[in-house]
Amino acid sequence: MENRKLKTKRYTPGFEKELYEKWYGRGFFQSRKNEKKPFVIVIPPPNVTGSLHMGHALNNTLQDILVRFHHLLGKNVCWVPGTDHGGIATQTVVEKKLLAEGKRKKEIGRERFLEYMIEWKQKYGGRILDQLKVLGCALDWKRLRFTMDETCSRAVKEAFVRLYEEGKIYRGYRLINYCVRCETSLSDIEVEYKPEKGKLWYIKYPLADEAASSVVVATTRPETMLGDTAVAVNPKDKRYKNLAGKFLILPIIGRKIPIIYDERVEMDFGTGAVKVTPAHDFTDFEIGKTHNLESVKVIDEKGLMTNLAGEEFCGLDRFEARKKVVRSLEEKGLLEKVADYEHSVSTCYRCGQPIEPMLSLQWFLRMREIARPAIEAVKKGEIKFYPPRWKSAFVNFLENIRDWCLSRQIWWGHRLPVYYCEKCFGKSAGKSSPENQNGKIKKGIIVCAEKPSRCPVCGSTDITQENDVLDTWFSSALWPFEVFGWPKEESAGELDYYYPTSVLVTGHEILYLWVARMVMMGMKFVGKIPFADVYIHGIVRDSKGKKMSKSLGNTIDPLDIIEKYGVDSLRYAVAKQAVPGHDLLICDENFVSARNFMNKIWNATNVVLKYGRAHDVDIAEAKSLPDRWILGEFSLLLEETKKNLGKYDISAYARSVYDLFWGKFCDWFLEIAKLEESEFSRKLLYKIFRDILVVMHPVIPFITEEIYSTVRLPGSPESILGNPFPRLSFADGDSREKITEIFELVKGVRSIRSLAKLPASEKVDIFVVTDKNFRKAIEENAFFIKPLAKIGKIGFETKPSGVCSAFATAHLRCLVFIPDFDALERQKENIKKEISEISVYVEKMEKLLSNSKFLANAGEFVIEKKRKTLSEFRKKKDNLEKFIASFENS
RNA sequence: GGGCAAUUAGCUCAGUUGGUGAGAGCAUCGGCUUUACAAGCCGGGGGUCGUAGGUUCGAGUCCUACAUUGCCCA
Repeated sequence: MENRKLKTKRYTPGFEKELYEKWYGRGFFQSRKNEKKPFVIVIPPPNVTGSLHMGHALNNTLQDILVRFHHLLGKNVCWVPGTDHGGIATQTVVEKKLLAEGKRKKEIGRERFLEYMIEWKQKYGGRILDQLKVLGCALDWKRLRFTMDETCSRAVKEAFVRLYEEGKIYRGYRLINYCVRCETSLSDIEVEYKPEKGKLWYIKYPLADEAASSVVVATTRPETMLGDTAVAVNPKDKRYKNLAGKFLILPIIGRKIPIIYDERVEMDFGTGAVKVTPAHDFTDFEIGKTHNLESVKVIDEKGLMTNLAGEEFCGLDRFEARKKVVRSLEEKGLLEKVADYEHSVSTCYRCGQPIEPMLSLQWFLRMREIARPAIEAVKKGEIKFYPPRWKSAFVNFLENIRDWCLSRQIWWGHRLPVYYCEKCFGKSAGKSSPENQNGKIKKGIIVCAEKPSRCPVCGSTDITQENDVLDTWFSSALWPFEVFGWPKEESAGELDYYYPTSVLVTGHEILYLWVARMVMMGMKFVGKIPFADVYIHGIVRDSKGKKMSKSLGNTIDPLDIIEKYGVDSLRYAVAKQAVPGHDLLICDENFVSARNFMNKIWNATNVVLKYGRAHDVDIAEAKSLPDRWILGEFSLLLEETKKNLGKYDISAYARSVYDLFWGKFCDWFLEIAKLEESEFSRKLLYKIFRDILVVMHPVIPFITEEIYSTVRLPGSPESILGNPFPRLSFADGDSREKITEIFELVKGVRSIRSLAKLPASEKVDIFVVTDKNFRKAIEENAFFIKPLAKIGKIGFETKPSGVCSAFATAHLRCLVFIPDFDALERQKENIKKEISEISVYVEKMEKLLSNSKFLANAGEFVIEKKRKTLSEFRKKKDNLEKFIASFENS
């Protein structure tokens, strides 16, 4: 027996950091282009402001499982780490911090502010990366990227210039979504709709010619009436047929506005007559275009009323103005009624504040054409979704895609590579006028990667760069290829080798914001899809199914969990919950249960070590039933693991290793091993244990490595990661059937013992009636059957006298001699109950097998299987009946 | 308003192309200081598979409607 032991009696985490450093130091995570097939993942770059939350823990655990699994399979694995500059979110964080120090962004100026930002990023931007190391992520740190570093900036500029030169990017005066809190425009998919219990105000607009009569319009936003330039009704609406050509007087403002007819007006909204505010509503903007209406901007970028809203309201906050407008209308007797009204309000996905649709000069990317190849790729199945149901949503999004508002009025990000020649620009049009609506007027606009020294048209040096920065997602869209050096020519080799990547792992929240855009940009610039598979995992929720959020106070901090239970427990718990297509409901019990599993593995190690370590065994020599059985089970596990991880069913993988390790290896094989004396079996015990460690390694890398370092043989790979994924193909149905029956025998005896409340020390004798095959199997394996079931003698031929209870299986009948009459009675009842249950089933089965339609329609395999099951059930029933009969007779 | 998903034991979930006494873990109850493990071991109880129809020799699995919940889009 060996003296080798683990350092602690219990699973006691604390060894992780050292192991990570070892892996890193040995370069296990580093990938270089070679002849092998690569397996590539680019990390969804976390925001630099971020610190590890459960979502990250899940997302990165799943990726790490895949990465380590493919590493074991012998692929050239490359997992690229990085962080995202996270425009608005990051700027807000730093802005708040500065504000706490009494510094205002606008006062200190753009340059100084950016210095603060960079300083802040240097200081805290690496936090999340360190946390990924704690989590165990096998990332190739030499490839670390930041979306605003040199290579990424170059890619962003290149992409922007190319798109501009192709006419895909244009500047336009459009209605866009504007967040007055973040003080920037947003793209249409950065807007979230939230239901809100609001009001519907019914306002009278007097007719211009006949002040006594009026048209009543209903609105949820009375403050915008100050910018109305028409009232619209549906041409089919009979109620308003007689108003054609008439004008109304806009209350408060006194502007004369026309009544127009437009099919886009919903007749059943309010009174059927709606106010039209082209500058502050998307539908109204469209209607305004059709009818050549003026756009009157009454709310500015800070959410305050403009001078066009009238002196009385100018400078008021939009919600204050609402109150004042309503009061004013009331005073004038123009407010007909107010009703409760539930509607959805568009809000900013970053800060949750109501969005202000705003007429504004912005830069846009034409999407239709760019989306087309992406649609094709998905439809053809070149890109697969797991679970597949996301495919149709994805295609639907791309097919209805609208132009992308690229510019943001913030400072942190990639400043647009757009320059204005003040001289030329001045000639064409004023900056704030609605020039360039069709993207055709380019005078004075210079788009190039580096700032030009003089205007190529007039030679002026009076050149200024566009103030706006690009939407953060624009740079994220280039992520899968910019990390491999695009567009630099000398990187072509790497790009060719690593791109397309193998799989993208992410949650569905950013399917459109990010995934879709990567696909479009990848196809646009590299001409190939960026990844073959998109694995969409669930969202981490609390035990009641609520999304975790700081405001609800139901968050779980992964670092706390790591502290308390160890990082492997955290990883195992989330992996086990990661059922495809389901969100993850996580609570403390999940971690406790995972930790217990870690402890089980830890403790089992000591038993294995007790029986020594041995070099590989030749499985062809496996003779004993338990050996052949565990080989078969392990072989199945290997097959299942490959199958499950191949289809990103991480949960099934996690559960199957648990079942095998605990339910089969520990509960049976290890217990048998303790009683085993064959040298081959001892060697096999070690081999199977070591191989299971390898199979479990992807999900629980630290504990498996720690144990491996203790159990490994001299001359074997130093790290568990240096081992190949076990290869074994072993199937022996006969052993499986026999050992299953033997386990039934053990469990049957245990059950009767338990019912009879026998003390553990008291052995029972049993009498078994079975055929010679099973008898042989029982005799050969009595060395473990007896101790595991606390059996004294096993008789086969002469039935001993005495009181007995009994049970039966398909192949055997077993009498258990016990001193307790009550138990016997209980058992008799159980058996009678079981007989009647089986009878019902047997009858059903007999009926089925005599049903000609079944015999005609069902497959041969099914019929054969049924026949076999029926005969087994008949035998079992027969065995049980024989027992009852023998009991009644004795 | 349009679409998608889910609904199986108290909880979280498995359940292969329809093929049959309905599965696991956790929780619960009873027993056990069993020399790896009480973070454990052994045993037990617990389910008209959301509801109502339909297809089929056969439905947890397929179809239809409805209900509830969640999500996406508008």
